[in-house]
Amino acid sequence: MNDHGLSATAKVILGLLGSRPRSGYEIKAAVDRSTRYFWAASYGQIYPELRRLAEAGLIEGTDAPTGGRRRTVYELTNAGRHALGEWHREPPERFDYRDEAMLKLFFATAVEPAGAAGIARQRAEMAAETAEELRAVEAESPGSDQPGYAVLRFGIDFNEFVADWFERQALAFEEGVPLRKLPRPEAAEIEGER
Amino acid sequence: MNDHGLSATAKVILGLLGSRPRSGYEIKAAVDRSTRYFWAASYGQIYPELRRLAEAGLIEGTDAPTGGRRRTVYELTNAGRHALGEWHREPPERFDYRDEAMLKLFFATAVEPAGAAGIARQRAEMAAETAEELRAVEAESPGSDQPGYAVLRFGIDFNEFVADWFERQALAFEEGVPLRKLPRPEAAEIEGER
DNA sequence: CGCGCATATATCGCGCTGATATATATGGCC
DNA sequence: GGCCATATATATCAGCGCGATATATGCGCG
Repeated sequence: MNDHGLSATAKVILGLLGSRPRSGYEIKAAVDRSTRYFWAASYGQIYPELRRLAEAGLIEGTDAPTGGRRRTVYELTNAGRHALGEWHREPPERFDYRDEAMLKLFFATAVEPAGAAGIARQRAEMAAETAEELRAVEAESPGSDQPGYAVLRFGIDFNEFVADWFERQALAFEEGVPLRKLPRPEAAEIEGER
Repeated sequence: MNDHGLSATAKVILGLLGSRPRSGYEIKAAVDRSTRYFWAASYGQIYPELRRLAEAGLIEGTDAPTGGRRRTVYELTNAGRHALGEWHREPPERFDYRDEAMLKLFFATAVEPAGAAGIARQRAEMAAETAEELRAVEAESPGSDQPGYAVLRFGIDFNEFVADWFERQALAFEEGVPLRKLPRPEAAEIEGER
């Protein structure tokens, strides 16, 4: 395995410090403003990870108090910039997808067949709302084609895809698929996958 | 918060026991064969969770050894079937999405602008392969329209969408977006989101 | 002056993953 | 009969991640 030893949180920290020095608080704020939808991070991970990265020599912290409030600003060391470049060049991509609506749909036949359409429609509405929010964000941002903008565009396109897919699925359920006559879920478990 | 107190693992366990009694091992096998792509579970959660659910009275375990090997088969109690129904009727849906390729894309301008197209293309190929695998699974399964099959269909459609999106993005990067002239990532952080 | 909000750091419990360990059972092969 | 691979079955552990909470101070506003 190509183990560079970077945790998920470490990756987003190094990436953000790649453009400029930041405090832990600023990192969290930047994540919430930008990568949140596809790469989240919490204080509970950020602060311990900053300490670990500093100990490993990938970043360096400088005291930069604001009046009487203590504050540490971190920046990349040369080793850190190198590690960031290494990671960026590596091929294998982590990818996680977890969707509760899908799980409910999967169990619908055994639990409450009549509920399937409602579940699908609810999920469609949620996705449509998220797409709407992101479109509003896009409208007030300096539209361009750089990668930083592309990820916002993906959020919109993806949520529209999901909304459309579940809406069509809801219609299919409503238009009389004879659920009672179909095999129960265990028969539908995906076969193969040696 | 509508807290029914069910962990992610508890949901898939109750759902699977909804169709028939199973051992911990069988639950894990069923997950790997079916819900894995949108709702995973590991032994490290399944066995402790089975104990917790039994203690809470939602499931009941029966010793069912095979020869000299001990084995416990669990089934839903009435309370468990009720809890499953409750959960299934609840509206708020958990949804997580984490994509490392997207993170790399987001940092591409600051780290290695020339790599953006390659990252996008690699992700497109990965998604295309996954879609291919799922299509193979579909081909040998008893195609129908019940919810259990719908989730397999989603896997295919979703991965095709992703492959298409990243492929188009790769082309856009290649066809001369002047990356060096565009604002650096921090300027591209998504604004708004009070 | 007091209030609310932003800045800043820290901590805790719990859930979850992935790997590893330990057995026994089964079936095929020579 | 002996051997090996694979399947069945359960358990455990370190480390990462998440959400919530606690505790300050700084700053602007009325």
